[in-house]
Amino acid sequence: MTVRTRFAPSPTGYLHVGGARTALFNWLFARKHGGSFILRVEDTDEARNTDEARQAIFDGMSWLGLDWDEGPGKGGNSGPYFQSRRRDIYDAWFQKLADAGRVYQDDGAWRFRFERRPVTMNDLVCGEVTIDYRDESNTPDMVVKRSDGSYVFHFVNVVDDLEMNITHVIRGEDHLMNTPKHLQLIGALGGKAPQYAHIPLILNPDGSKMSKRDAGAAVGDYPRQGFLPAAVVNFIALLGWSSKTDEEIFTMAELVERFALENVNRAPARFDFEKCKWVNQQHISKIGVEEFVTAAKPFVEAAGLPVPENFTAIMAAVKDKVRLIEEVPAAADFLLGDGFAYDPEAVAKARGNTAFAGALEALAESFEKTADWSADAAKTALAEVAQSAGAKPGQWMFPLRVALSGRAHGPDLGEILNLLGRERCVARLRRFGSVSMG
RNA sequence: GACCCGUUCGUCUAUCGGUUAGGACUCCAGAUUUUCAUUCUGGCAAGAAGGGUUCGACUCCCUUACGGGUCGCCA
Repeated sequence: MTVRTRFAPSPTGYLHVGGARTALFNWLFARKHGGSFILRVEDTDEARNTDEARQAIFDGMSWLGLDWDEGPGKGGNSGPYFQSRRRDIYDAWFQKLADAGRVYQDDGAWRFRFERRPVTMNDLVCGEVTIDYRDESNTPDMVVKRSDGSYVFHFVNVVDDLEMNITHVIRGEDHLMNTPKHLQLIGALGGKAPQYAHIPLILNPDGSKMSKRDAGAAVGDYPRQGFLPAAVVNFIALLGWSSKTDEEIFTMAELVERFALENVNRAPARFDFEKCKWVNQQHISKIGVEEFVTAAKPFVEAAGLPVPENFTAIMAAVKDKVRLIEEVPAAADFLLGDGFAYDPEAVAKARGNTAFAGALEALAESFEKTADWSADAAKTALAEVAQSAGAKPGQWMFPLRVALSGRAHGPDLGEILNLLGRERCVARLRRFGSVSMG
């Protein structure tokens, strides 16, 4: 039996991390077992569906790298993959229910008559769970077809899973109590039930249910902040799943290799944005400079900063300094061009070194006289000027950094010297004496 | 309210009856770097509570508390 999983979002809002993780687990499970991953759009609620939402789902999944084998834009033998276009299929299956005498009309809608008995499911994550359907007050017969003739979620969802030969349904725990209903429907329809795995929900840092507007909820926000897709995938995989080892940083391929439903937790996990950023930093440090340049360039251009000849070298210098790629412009602006701001605090601290502040012109001249410009040559020049001023070279490193970059933090001073070049270093030393702070 | 699931450092987690309860994020300290950061080392910090079962319980059972979910002609 070939594994077939699916992600079945309804296009009523942007793709959120909870949905993305559900998609991810289905994708990982399918890839791990050499099966197929299907994308099915559950757009039966016409009033709430929007084109933007549908596009957001496609974009979000594509960005995360969760490619589907069957579905919109991809085709397949079980289409169409939009429920809004499967009307005939549902009519046919509904007739089976009617023929079996399992539905009855109520206020114009059709209700499915449950068998009044305990229903047991064997969930791959939750284990054996039994719901007693003899308690009618807790499990009233459910509407499967509305009075306007349209079908409700439970019915189309079950029919599609049957029609599409889905073998494993991995979905949020909010569906756990729906599963006995689906099992009863499948029984009445004469179908073979897929295996179910209900994964815990993702909560906000304060433990409340994560919903729209909450920080980190929208997958569409991640690209804009400069997250790497693989990092986001890595982080959300860690929410409710563990490799059972001390390792935490995984590539997509490594996740596929290690993923197992047995290692999915039962308790809901809280979303920790700080750790998410840390995971991103780990992935940034692992990618090559070229990949980093490709990812960072749009952010630099959007910030209106120049892209000089030594752009790649500059990016290499700041690559391991940022957690999010959106931080690149602020981290590299002084290397990319001359229009950067000076940090008042750093400037004040640097000028506090009066020996250095008084030797700016001497330093500039010394730099100009250096035969071949290099970080080492510049440092030698710095040391000479410092010693002649009666200061220790080491004490001038920090103020020189501030004079050249305008801030206290940044790449290695040697790299700064090299990337800036003699001209700029000299100009910035002379400018530093009179630069206004802020 | 009824029903279902859950509960280990602040957060994500390991542990599947015998461990000084381990790792990671965050935070703090030290070391290294003639510079900031990185890095490295170390530190703070946990079994919800009460009963059982057992030679022995974080681990199994029960109760309570707390958290989440579900009870729609939403999905």
